[in-house]
Parts: sequence; structure tokens; C-alpha cells
Amino acid sequence: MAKEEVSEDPAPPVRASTIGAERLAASEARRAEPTAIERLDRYVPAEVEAKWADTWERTRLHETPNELAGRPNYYFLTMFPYPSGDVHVGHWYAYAPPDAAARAMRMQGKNVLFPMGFDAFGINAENAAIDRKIHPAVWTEKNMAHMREQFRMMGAAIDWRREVVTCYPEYYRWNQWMFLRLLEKGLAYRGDAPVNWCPRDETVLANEQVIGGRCERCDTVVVKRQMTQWFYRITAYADELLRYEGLDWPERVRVLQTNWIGRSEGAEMAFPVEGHPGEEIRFFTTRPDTIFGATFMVLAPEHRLVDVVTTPDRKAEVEAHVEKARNAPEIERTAEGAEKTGVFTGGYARNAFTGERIPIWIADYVLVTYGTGAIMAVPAHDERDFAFAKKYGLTIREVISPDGTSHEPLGTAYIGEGVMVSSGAHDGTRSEDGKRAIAEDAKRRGIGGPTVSYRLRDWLISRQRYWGTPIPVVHCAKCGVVPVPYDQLPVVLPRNVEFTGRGGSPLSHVREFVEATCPKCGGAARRDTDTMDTFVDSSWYMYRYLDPKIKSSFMDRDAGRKWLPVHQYTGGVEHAILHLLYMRFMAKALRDLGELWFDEPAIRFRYQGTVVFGGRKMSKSRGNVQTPDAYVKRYGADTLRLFMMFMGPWVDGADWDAAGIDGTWRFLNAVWRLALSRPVAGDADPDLEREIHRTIRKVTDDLMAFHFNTAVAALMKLEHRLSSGSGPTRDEGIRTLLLLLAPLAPFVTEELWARRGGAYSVHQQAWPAYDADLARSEEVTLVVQVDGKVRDRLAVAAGLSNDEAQAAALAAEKVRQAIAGRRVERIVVVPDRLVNIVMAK
RNA sequence: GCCGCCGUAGCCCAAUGGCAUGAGGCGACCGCCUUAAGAGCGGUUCAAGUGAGGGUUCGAGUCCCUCCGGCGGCACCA
Repeated sequence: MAKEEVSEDPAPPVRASTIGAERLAASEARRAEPTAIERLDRYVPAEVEAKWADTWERTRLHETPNELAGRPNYYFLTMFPYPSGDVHVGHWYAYAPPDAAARAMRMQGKNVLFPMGFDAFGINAENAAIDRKIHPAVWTEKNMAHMREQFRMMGAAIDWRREVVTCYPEYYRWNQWMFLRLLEKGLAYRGDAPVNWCPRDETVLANEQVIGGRCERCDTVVVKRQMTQWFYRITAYADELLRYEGLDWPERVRVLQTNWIGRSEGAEMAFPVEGHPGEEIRFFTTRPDTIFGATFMVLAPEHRLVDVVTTPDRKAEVEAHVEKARNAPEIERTAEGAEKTGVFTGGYARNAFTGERIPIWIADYVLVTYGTGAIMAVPAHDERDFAFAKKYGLTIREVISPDGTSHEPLGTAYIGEGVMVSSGAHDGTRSEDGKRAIAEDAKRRGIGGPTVSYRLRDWLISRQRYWGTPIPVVHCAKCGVVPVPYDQLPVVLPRNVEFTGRGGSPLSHVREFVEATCPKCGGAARRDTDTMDTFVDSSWYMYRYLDPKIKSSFMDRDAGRKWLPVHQYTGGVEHAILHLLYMRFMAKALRDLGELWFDEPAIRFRYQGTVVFGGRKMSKSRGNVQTPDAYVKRYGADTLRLFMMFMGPWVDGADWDAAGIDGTWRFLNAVWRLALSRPVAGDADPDLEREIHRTIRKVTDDLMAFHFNTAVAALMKLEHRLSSGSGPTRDEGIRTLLLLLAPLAPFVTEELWARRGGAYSVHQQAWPAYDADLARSEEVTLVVQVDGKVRDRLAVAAGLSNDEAQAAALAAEKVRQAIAGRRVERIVVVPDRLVNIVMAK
């Protein structure tokens, strides 16, 4: 509408000549080396960005005090990076949009803490040491320096005084301190567990080092090995971790965590082993109602009772199978569609409900790590048990019937609900009710009762690796496992270590480290040579940012009272389970140690999607890493930031394609020209005013919702409107545009703000206020439908009552034609939007 | 196999159950500029009817069901 007015007026020739003059200046600038004066008028991102990055540092613009009068604190946390050697566009995608949101929040009057640090321990650094003979500490420092430079280039508004680096003793001593506290509380313990073992590297691998069942480094198939390890008792919090009340977290993340924890209700019961008084096989089942159909039992090959129940005649075969299972790679044992193989032990148990003698088998499909490592097998009502029974000719007895009649012999397992049959006194009971009835029956008989089982296992924190936090215990021949006293922390990771990649933890070869004195008896002792999982480091780093240097505690408690819990957390969805679950666990454990006063570490969480390239994850090994540097050089950081936000919804991620980056580059150039252009004479323009206020509302809402792409689009739209605008409204609009754009493109807006005479810094200005009255249209287009089909569009005053809108619609000529001779049944009015006239059939 | 998410112009994407003469961008095309090309600038004259089918509704891209296609997670969890 505004455009039409302009074209009616004699303005176009004037504008055309202005454009011609700009064009002339621009083409001359291209032809020759620009003079100093001409350069001032061109947008040269490199100059602008270098200048303001320096100025911001000099003026300490990004330092956040713990308190700022009149400004509420807001803790905006983004997952800190692992300082790997390759910085790719995905890093910018993860950090630039949250930086924009945090900046906007500052302009909106909050005292925003936006800290950064490095998750600096980890396997890659150690592998680099092995492969390239660089010490992990050196490699890590080099990478951190590179990444700090990237953040600086990006213009991220980080308070670097608060930087946290997890590989420094000042940090990891608190890992050790927490370990000792958890140990005292019984939340840390030493236990036996099957772990991933790489036979070629002769070392245990972290779960994340096992890719598709193979060792990340040497591609060797990984096997399970039983080892004594340290655990954190996360399962003690399983039920609490399933509660998300008061948390504003995406549904997807909550679902992933819920599935991971895998709560199932059922019963744990035990059947006695025949011929071994006192021995019984405990098992967990979610279907106690099927117990009368339990015609055999299956133990995991690693189960403690295998040796006990096996009869001499079966011993050779059983041992062979156990040995095979033990050495078989996990991927083969659990592969989809794998044949269910097993061996009869020769032993029998007694089904406590039927009184029957039932054979005990061992089979790979029963996992030692879930439940009790043993099952009652009910072939009629479990697909796996059915397949197994078919294969080995075991009894299949129907005990749940969908309709109360018999279907034997069964062609497949029936896993649904139904009526209990062949179940003694329980016959005729609905299976839903039978679950509870049988569990209670078992309780009365003293063989078990209702219970809950979880898929979640305790968190194995031991790693046979060098580049991590040493576990602060010593092993004394006399006193056993002895914790290092608090006053001897930190147990410092020694620097002089040989990296061969062979023969277990490098720490075990460092005599000065291993040889220790027992704190209890004063005798010679061996230090534990395992280090902690790096997820331990990241489970509590958000508390350390408050004061990374404080020596008296892991956290500045006073500052914590002002900032915690974290208001907003962002990061990659790939951490939905591990890191985010560990972080929640650690908050609850520290709470129970009396160290924290809240239940959840972060109230609101939002994730970004993954940036892939050619449909594949970017990684050095694939050789498809897309680095931001070339784009920054050619277009500047602001353009790249903006492009990152504009590619699509942040949660969706993107397939990296720089083809569209010219669009954001042109936009910033257009803003540049607009902001530095001379004012255009004219009157106040209410239509433009309305557009400005609508943009304020749109951009404000979008940034708070992390809808960066539509915020950018709205700013582009406003720029178009302003470029053909005039008068004081145009000036006000340019000012508003710069303020709204400032969080997204911090450098160029700072430059333009300064050039237009604005006070330093644009980032310290108040966010534009949105006036609902000004944003409201005076005139709206009312769509008139007849039976849902658009018949006319009417320009009417805004705020018409339903009766008025209805009258206007019925009066329209096109509508009158459409409804002529027919009866109106009803009329639906959506205020200021449409009228739908429904005709009688 | 189970769970979750997503299918809108050539491409990326927008649209509180209410106008898809689509917000924005890429590309394309037409001008301007240029010896030329590119880049730049101005413009829109380009393009789909929302993966397929059914249902609910006055009205469905949006809600429900089935199917097709893609992505992610879990995967013998008893």
C-alpha cells in the first residue's frame, strides 16, 4: 500500500538520480584503490569487525557483574565445546544464535551471564599424543587458543574472566572432592561390571569410543570384559529423573530420557533349584500373570548359578557355550535376527506356582546386565521364548486366552491381554488383574513380590586412560581401597608420561605417580591409575563459572544464590541422554550432600539441530569438515552469523550449503546504505509506523522462542519498507532496525550506530518498545466466504463487531449473487479476518 | 521391529483450525551499470496448492486414521 502511494508521487525520478549517484561512487570505488574517504562509505566487514572486537575488549563490554542494580539476573548457558582441532560451521551454528538471544535479553534489561569454557579432557587429545607425539596438554592448549579466537571473531558476548577449563587441577580437584563426598554418602562405589574391551589396544573403551561395535581408533571388534570399576549410583535417582515438573524442556528430550531410563513395573520372584537346597533363581518379569505358563528358565551365560546348576554330563557343552559367549563381540550376540542359541544345563528348577519341574537353560538372549540376569520363560506369551522353545522342542502352554477358549497348539506367541487359563485358582481372572494378584500371591508365599526394574544402569565412571581426572584412592595391601584425604587434593595428573597406545593406562607406568603412601597405615600403597569419564567434568561445570578461581569450594555459594539454577540452557540434541542426564543426576546428588538447594540444574532447555554436509555428519576422518574461516574472510562474521540463523529453523539443523549466503550479505549491505543515507523529506507515515511496531513484536517473540530464521526475515522485510519510506518515520525505523538487528549482527550495527551519532554502545541501548495500539491496523481486509469458498474481500475499519461484519458481508454485490435464491443457514465471523456464510443444503 | 520428528514453488523455508493473488532468501528472468564477464544495484513478469487417500469441521498445510517417502533414537530390557 505504501508503495503505491510512492509511485503516484513524482518521487521516482528523484530517487533514480540518487541511486545513480550512489552507483557512480560505488563503481569508481571499485575501479581504483579507494581513497580513505571513499572507504568510509563502503561496508568492509574486516575493518569494522576488527575495530569493534578490540573496542569491546578494551571497554570490557561483556563482563557481567554478579549484581546490577535494577536488572534481574539471567543465567544463559550454552554447552561448552570439546577443544578438538577442527572448528567447523556447526560450531558457529551452535554458538552464534544463542549469543544473539543472550544479547537481546541484555538489551531487554536483564543482567545476563553468558559464560564459556572448554571440556578439555578426553580421548582425542590422547590419541593425538599417540599418533603425532604431541602432549595432550599442548595439543589441548593449542586448540583452545584457536577456539577462543573463533569466539572473538564471531563476536560472542562472553565474559572470559569466568572461563572454565576442565583439564586444569584447579577444576578437576573438585571432581575428586565430589567423588570422595559421594563415596562417603554411598553414591559412589566400586563394583564388578562387563565393560567394552579392545583386544588390540589392550584397553577399556568408553561407550562413545565404540562405534557400531568397533573400536574407534583401530576398527577392532570390541568385546565385553568383566572388570572392577567405579560407579556413580544414578539409579538411586531413577524415579526422580523421570519427573520433569517445573522444567521447560522439549518433549523430544524428555521422551529420550524417559526411554533411556526404561522404567518397567512387574514382579521379582524366585524359583528353587532342584537338588540344591537354599539356592534359588531370582528373576524379574513384567507379566507375572503368565507364571503358570513358565515351562523353563533361562540364565545369562555369565550368571552366577550356571556352575551350580550344571550337571556333570552337560558340563563340557555348557562351558563351551559360556566361553563362546564371553568372547563373542556384543554385536554378534545381540544382532537383529540373530538365532537364539542356548544349551541345557541339566539342572531343574521348580515352578513355585505349578509345582512343575522345569529345565534350566542358558542362552545369549538373556542379558546379565538387565534385571537379575535370569528369566522365567513363558513361550506361549513371549516371542523370544516362543522362538527358543520351538527351536529346542520345549513345552508351550497357553495360560492367557484372548477369549477364554483354547488355541493350542499355538502358531505364534500371544502377547496381548486376555483371560487366565490353566492357572489354578486364578482361572478366569483378567490378565490385567492377574499381574497384581500373582505378585501379591508371591509375596504371601515369601518368594518375591511387586517391584520396578529399570533399563538405566549405574554410571560407570572409570576409564583406563591418561587424559582425565585421576581417581583419588590408593590401594593398600593391608587396608584395601583407601580414599585420599581431602587435604591432599588434588591428585595431580603427572606430565611426564609415555604414550604408546599399548599396554593399558599410561599412568600405570609412571612410578612417581603409582607409588604412594597409605593414608591410613602409612605403608606403601599403589595409587589408582584409572581416570574419570569426562562426562563427570561436564556434569557440574555450570557452577564453576560463577567463580572459576575460588579455592574454598567448587562453587562461590553467594554468587550461586544470585544466579542458580540456570535459566536457559542450549546445546546439541545429541547430548539429550548422556550429558543432560548426568547433569541432572549430579545436581540431585549435590543437593543431597547439602551443597545445592534446588532439584534441577537448568529450568529451560532448547536444542539446535545438527549441521551436516552432503547429508553426512562433519568430521575430520570423513574429510568433509566445512570451516567458517573462508566465509568470515569474504563476507564477515555478521553475514555468517545471520546466514546461520536464516538457513531454517534452528531446531532442525541444516545441510550446509553456502549458496544462499549472498542473500544475507546483500541484506547487510542494504542496511549499511540505508543507515548512512540522507534523510528523505516527508511527513510521518502511519503505515510505516505500524510496520515498525509489528516488526518489533515479531522479532522480540521470535528471538525468545529461538525462531531466528523468521526474525531475520522480518528484519529484511522492514528494510525493504524503509528503503522506500520517507520522513521522520523512516529515521525512527532505521534506528529501530539497527537496535533489533544488533544482537544478530553485532559488529555492523555497532559501526552504523556510531556513525549515526548514537552513544556507545548499541548493545547497551534499551530494546525498542512495542506499542500494541500502533501496531494495530486501522483498516483490515475482511475475507467473505460462501460455504468456505472466497467470494469477496472487503476493506473495512478494524474492530468491527460481528453484526457489523456480517452486515457488510451480506451487502457485498458478489456475495449477494452467490447466495441469491438460497437460504442462509448460519454465519461464522472471525473478527477482523473473515465471514463465512453457510447456506442451507 | 518399537518410539519420535518431518514431507508446502527448481531449492532453503513462512503461515494462533480462518485469504497460501506465500513473509523472507537462493535461483531464474527483465532492466541499469560494465569493452566484456563477474560482482553490484533496481525490479518481478516466474513458479507449488501443501507426499497419497480417507475422516472431523462452516472452514484443514495445521486435528484424527491408513499408506508412501525421508531423518533421528532405541533395539533380544524379560
